[in-house]
Amino acid sequence: MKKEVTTLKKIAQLLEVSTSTVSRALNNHPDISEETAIKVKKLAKKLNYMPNIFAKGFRQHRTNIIGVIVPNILSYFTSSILKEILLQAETKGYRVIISESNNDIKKEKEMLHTMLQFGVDGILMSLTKHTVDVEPILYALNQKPLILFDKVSRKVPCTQIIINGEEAAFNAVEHLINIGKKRIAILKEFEQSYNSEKRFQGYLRALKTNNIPVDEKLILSTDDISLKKGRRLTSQLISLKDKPDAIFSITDAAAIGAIQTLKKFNFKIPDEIAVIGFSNSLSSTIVEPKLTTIDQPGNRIGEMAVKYIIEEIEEPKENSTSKTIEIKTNLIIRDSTLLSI
Amino acid sequence: MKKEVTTLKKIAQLLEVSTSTVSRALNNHPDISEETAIKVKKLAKKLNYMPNIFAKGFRQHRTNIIGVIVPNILSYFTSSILKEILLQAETKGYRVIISESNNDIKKEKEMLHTMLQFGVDGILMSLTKHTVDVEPILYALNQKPLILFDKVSRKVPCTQIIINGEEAAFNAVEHLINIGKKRIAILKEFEQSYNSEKRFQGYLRALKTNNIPVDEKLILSTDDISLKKGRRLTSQLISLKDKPDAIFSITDAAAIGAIQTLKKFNFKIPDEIAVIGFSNSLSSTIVEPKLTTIDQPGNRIGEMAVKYIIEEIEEPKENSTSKTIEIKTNLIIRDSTLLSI
DNA sequence: CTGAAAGCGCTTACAG
DNA sequence: CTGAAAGCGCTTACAG
Repeated sequence: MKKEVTTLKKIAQLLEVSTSTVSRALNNHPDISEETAIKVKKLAKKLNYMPNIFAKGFRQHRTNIIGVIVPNILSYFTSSILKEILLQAETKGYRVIISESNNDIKKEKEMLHTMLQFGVDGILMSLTKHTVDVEPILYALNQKPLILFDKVSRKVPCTQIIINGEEAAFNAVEHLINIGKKRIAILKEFEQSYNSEKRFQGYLRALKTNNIPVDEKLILSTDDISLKKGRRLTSQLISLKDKPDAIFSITDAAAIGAIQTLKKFNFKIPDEIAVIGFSNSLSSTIVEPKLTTIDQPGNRIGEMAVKYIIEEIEEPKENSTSKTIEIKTNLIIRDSTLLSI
Repeated sequence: MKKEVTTLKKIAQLLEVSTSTVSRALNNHPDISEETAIKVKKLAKKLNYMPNIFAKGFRQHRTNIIGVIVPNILSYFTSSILKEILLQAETKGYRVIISESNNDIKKEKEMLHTMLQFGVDGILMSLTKHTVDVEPILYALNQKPLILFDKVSRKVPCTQIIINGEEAAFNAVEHLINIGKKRIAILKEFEQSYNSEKRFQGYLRALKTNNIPVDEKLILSTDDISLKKGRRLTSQLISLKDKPDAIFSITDAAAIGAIQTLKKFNFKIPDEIAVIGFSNSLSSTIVEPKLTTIDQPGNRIGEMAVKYIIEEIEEPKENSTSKTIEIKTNLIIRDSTLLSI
């Protein structure tokens, strides 16, 4: 079945030169005479020569593989980041190995280990929402370039690519205030989720800036901010004596759940209760009313992640300069906050 | 930065045995005395030994990497297949390299080439919708085990994992007939898309079986069956003198577009016009009315793809036994075909 | 400008 | 049961 494979040695024999010469010719080494170089390249092409990447990687201690670990590949936002990672890595001559931790910290740790064992040149990683022990990550960082994106942790001293979550939330909540809303609820995550916390900070700052008192009863947390939880938390909110007049959810999914529940109980959206989500998912334009939300450019995140990891791979610095790159988001105003008047 | 790495040689020196012995001990070779084996393993563990996979792969002509090429990673269905591929491959000790062809046949060909060059052990592949020239695929198949899934081609003599598209479409259309529909339109793809064609066959068979005449005006094709096209084609349909009383779309996206247009022009769904989609996407439960659709179990496809590719990798057969595995789908009936009476 | 030789870390046929 | 040695395909410091 397998076809005879062309090696440097074979080319060398046919041309009656040494393998060193062939190797150098193919790698554009300056010492080689143009004549030889052309001759070698021609034959290599004719024989459909493909370097054995494993021999090469093994020899050079480089694999040209970037490892990526994400919590959940099914998320549209994650897919859009991965799409760009694949594209950028490919154009720069890197291959990408993807692993999914499924929000399981044990799996996350194992994957980190196999990535290292596998000899990837660098690692891009988005943490599970339960990751608190960063020891395994520090260990990996000690061996290879490593960058965190989207779901990050301050406890890891490495380059981090994130969105401007605090500011985005601030803008979203201020938008609600601008359309006259005063009792703004927030649906957020329960755990020490970095992203959730950032967005919550933005929420608090927007209220403060506009002299709106914080009402604890309007701050709801859950450990899994899904569509179903959005429904459930919204049921809680509308059974309050003092109902909210707006809901800011830190995910689109929960925001859509909120809309479903509000409609079920015949609340007018946005006149009685406005809703804002986060991430501009596909479904945000399909739900009715269309959801106002924050667009997070996954492609920019992917692009930056690849750019910086390759930089760190190709120019390793002694004193790790760990920067934080903030990607700008965009508030997209749709019917769920567009007053009909 | 990089930590000192443990090699076989180092373990051998510390234990004053040969590297051969260490290698054999670690690989559970039967010849090694239990005493030695234990001693070696203990030290290896203590030193956190990780075999250099590249040396190993290089030596054994095996990489334990499966290459996957998909047209578009952003599709939820594709992601769900990938999710399972990652999971299954990992549990069986394989790593996965993913590439995205972006429905570009030139890129698809390049990717196939780099996968081979990279030395993957096997390739899983879902074709672009423009792939007609299968030469590059035949070439790859000649070198490595290769399996097609979801978007396949009969022209490639290899194992193929598909859903029962013809039957699924047949059931969907028959369901429409059962609720009393007689003028059933189909939105399908223009090009020689294998999946589209299968579903169209199912549509035709259902009509025929139920003695419903085929009306060419109800058969609409497009080269990109998206939400927008769903809207546009539906506008066409409702401007017919003889309007349809049901629409079967071969994608959920176009079905949702259809619903949006029907609602805009105040058609009652499903009473006046019923709608069925295909693939049970996330949005199919968010659109109103909720969309009747066909659930394609992406996980089953992923599972089978990994199972068979590993089989072919580990037990290469001379005469390639190319089977076709059909995964059963499921019609999910929701409001878009549930008559209110 | 070119070649001979060493070596990357591992496995394995051969010998004992 | 263990070891010495060869070799996987490539690159590169060294020599000329």
